Formats: sequence, structure tokens, C-alpha cells
Amino acid sequence: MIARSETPLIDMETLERIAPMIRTVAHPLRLRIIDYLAREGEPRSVTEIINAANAEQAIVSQQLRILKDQGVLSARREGNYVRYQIAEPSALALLECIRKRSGEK
Amino acid sequence: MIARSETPLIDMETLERIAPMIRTVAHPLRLRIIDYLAREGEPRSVTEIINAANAEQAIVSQQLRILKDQGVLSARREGNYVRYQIAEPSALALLECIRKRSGEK
DNA sequence: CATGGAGATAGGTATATATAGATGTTCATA
DNA sequence: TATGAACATCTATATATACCTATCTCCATG
Repeated sequence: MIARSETPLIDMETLERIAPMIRTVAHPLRLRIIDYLAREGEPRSVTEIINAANAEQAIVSQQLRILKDQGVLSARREGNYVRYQIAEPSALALLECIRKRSGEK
Repeated sequence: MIARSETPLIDMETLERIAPMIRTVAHPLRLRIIDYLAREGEPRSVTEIINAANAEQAIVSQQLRILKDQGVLSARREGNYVRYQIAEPSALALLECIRKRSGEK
């Protein structure tokens, strides 16, 4: 007698590690930021992100911090500017999933 | 002069619609439930889910409700049992993303 | 070294979420 | 119709999150 599926469930440790990352991304403005950075392909300054997201400076800054803390983005100061970029490939993969399905329904 | 990327950003409406769904899924126990149901491929009773998730009855029941409210799962009573199954294909896609990356790092 | 632009943080309030224990409901069967 | 198994919901508490306004830091430049 054979179980329906031989492949084991993803272990809880992994799920507990991954859930916060997904959670971090699951926010409209943060998704927008990631989408923008993904398309630009290169680091972008906070001001550029603010414009692209069409949101308030403080809020964008807060969201950037959250994304950076979670490791989704990385930042680097260049003179007067701080440039952010995507640091977590999974975030891109997730976005791909969303984009593929974003037209549906 | 041409913009770096011609493809437009995913619009905020879509992001706002999708974010809660991702958020709903971004929880260890709920991911576990989805993973379990995905592998089984067929509807499973709450008791089966409780066993697979190795969690308390009330908590599992609550999570099932959250997943059902969000449209990720659907349920159907069969006599004494209520059988749940995945109703949202995006959830499966998301899980696929996770599974692919779950080994890394 | 004063100033202003770029960005970060603080503090407050409202709201949402997670979990747990206790209690309800539903249904099959004796 | 009483009972128990299978689920669902209620209530309470602790904690996290979102968002806003105001303020603070950092750095290039005059």
C-alpha cells in the first residue's frame, strides 16, 4: 500500500522561515516598489521610487526599511542619494507569479 | 528618448486585490494546509488536515475559515465530515514558487 | 560652517492578527 | 431523542501593522 504522494510536505521550519518574507511582500505599496525596481533592473534612488509609487516620502521610506530589514532589498549610499535594488531573487519569482495571473478574473 | 522599460507597472488596483490573498497564504500553518491539500489532490476532512498539520483543532478550524473567506479554499459537507480543497489556482502557483526555492540557502 | 535637498526615524493612534480556552452546532447512529 | 464525533464559533488577550505628522540626520555645496 502506497501513499497518494511520496514527496513529503515542506517542513515547518522552512515554512516559518519563508512566511515572513512572503508576508513582507504582500502589501500593495511594497509590491509596487518591487515591481518598479524589477523593471528598472538597476538601483534606484528613494526619490525615483517615491515618484514611481506616487506615495508620501515618509511612507515610502518606511516601506523601504521593512523590505531591507527582511532582505528583499539592499541599499547603498551614493553621495546625496541612497539607491535601492532587489536583493532577494525569490521576490522576483513571486512577482512573476503575480504578473502572470494579474490579468485573470 | 525611450524609457528603460516599456511594459507598464502592475496597476495599484491589481496589487490591492492581490496583496490580501498573498498575505492570507503567508502564514506557516496555512502554508502547511495548502501544501497538504495540494499534494493530496483531493478534498480532505478537517480531521485529516489536523493530523497532517499536527495542530490544535480550533486553530486549524480558524485557519481554514480564513483561507475559505479569502477564496483560497472551498469546503463541502459530506455527512459528518467537511472536506476542504484548494479553490484558488494562484495559491498553487505560489506554493510552486516556494517549493522551488525552499531548498536554497 | 550654514544651508538645503535627500532620506530616516520617532511617536501616536487606529486597526488587524494570532492564539487559546470554552462553548456551540451539526449530523449519524444507537 | 440522547449521545458522541466532527467542526465551528465566541471571547479575551497579546502583539503586530499601517499610516500620519513632525522632527532629525547626512551630505554636497556655497
